[in-house]
Amino acid sequence: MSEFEAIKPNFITQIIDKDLEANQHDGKIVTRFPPEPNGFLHVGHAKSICLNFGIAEFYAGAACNLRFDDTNPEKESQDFIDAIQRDVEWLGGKWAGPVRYASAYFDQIHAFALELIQKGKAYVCSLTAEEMTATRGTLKSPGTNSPYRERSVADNLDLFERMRQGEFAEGTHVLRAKIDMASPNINLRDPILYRIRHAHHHQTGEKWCIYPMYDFTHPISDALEGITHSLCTLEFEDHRPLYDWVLDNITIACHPRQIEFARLNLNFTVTSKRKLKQLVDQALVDGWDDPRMPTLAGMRRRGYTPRSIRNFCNAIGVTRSEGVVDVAMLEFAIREDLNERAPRAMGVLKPLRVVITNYPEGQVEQLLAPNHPQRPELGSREIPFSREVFIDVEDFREEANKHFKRLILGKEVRLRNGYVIRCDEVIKTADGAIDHLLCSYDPETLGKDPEGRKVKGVIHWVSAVHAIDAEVHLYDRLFNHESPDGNREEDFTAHLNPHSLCVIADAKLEASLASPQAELPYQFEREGYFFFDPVRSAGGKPVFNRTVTLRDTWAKVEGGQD
RNA sequence: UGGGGUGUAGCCAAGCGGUAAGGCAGCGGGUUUUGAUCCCGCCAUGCGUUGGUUCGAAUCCAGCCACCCCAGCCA
Repeated sequence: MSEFEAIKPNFITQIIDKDLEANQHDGKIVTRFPPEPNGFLHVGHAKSICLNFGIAEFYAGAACNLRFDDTNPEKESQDFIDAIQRDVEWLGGKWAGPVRYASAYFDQIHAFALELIQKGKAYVCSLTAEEMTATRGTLKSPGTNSPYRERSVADNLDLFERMRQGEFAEGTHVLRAKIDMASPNINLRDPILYRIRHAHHHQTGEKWCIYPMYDFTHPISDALEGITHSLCTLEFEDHRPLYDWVLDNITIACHPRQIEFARLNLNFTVTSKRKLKQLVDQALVDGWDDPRMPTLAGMRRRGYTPRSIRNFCNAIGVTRSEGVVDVAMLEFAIREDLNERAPRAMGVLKPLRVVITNYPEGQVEQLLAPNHPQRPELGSREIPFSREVFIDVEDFREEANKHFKRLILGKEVRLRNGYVIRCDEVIKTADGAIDHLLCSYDPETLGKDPEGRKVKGVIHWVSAVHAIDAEVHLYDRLFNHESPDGNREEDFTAHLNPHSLCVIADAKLEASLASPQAELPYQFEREGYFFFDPVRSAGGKPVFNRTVTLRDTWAKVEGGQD
């Protein structure tokens, strides 16, 4: 069964449709998702994954490769490779054949470098990094030729071989393409193809001490894999002439077409691997998979479903115009999915004890509660009702106007899936704080409305003796600024939301949640969607992460009145 | 007088010369034992701007404006 929903047509699928019509690739379409294993994948990558793997699933006979673009060993690691692979799989990406590595092509890439040298199209340059910057020119003025530009083929071959043998220190020599130092496109001013790095590589070990640059590696890797459409983000647009130059100047049959699309920007969010890494490294969050992080691992732990993320990606579309997507769209996607699939349960976050004075002491009744109001096929469960229950502090007021549809002193409210109760008395502590409530219930109201009066309020509750203790983590947006990294003058961490995590240590949940099914999202009625966190729950009380609140129009109304 | 891009509602986005889809958000109403869900309605005489071509322009042409990307031995 296909994991991906039919991809919404976009300018790239239009190009593919045309190519297919013109029989450009024998009816075969091959894309690839090429992450560098130097961090975790985030929502921005989800857009690319949905695009590339979505195309592979949508077109008959199409395929998508997963390839690690691992040409910078010092910043990469096997841990990241494992995490990325897990996340792609979780999102539903099914790659064709084995996992690929650009590093597996190092021999061939090296051979192509030799070919360029032999053709006089690449040379070893021995300028220092500073000199190279100085001779590159500026955005508005041309660069100047390197004094090493006219080295003989024999010298270049010799020098490049000695680079490979490890004879030189890092930074002393590089291999450069000989293109045009006066090109208005800076990427064409004799770009570096290979640099020396005496570093251990997570895949190739000590085999190499020269590593190819992205601009040289990528087109070759694509071509070797028979990629037809190489999709990347807009910032690589200026690199396309170089991508084409490489393939036009080496002996290789395949020439994939690079197409650029706009990357995802989300408000109140940071989607830059570098910045996410900073949050992790400075311990401003609890690792790459902190539920507040926009990483796929964090979102998974928070309770986001793969399907909701895919729906979100489909909703935002794929274009060349860069905008900022409202995070409300992401929240809509997860609510939409969870509303449909999450079993309902009751959990009281801020418990207030209620004694039902006319209910017999010691008596327990099992009330039947449907697991989903719109889906009877999900069944029902028994929830115990007894003389003492907990309701939420927020659901009681000594006095309130008619807009407050909850429990008020002297008034009635329905306990969800149970009886109607009336608050008769408020018992307070010596310092005036509410300690508990004395209420009475109407035994005639189970499953039916009371006679002669209307009770419009419904609140959730749990039986005091049967409730289980749990820890609940309420998450709010990580940043309290719409565009946390929008100002170059200030550090984005200045906009971190100090209340992004609120730990509730003493929540009371209905007994059925004592052994929650891992991976199963729940809706705590009237509160939101919650996801059991096995990592944090280990050994102690169960911990539930709030994925997202329910849509709350009351909060808006009430907030507006203050 | 560097090069490359992008401008359709608060946000995302269809539109491909024939008279502005859809979604999110918002607003109004209905159903409801979740202030949820669901349902109904409203929300661009207007497509960055100014001209031009045309019977007809968001779509074609020209100028202008705004914003984004590029000077890593990162990807």
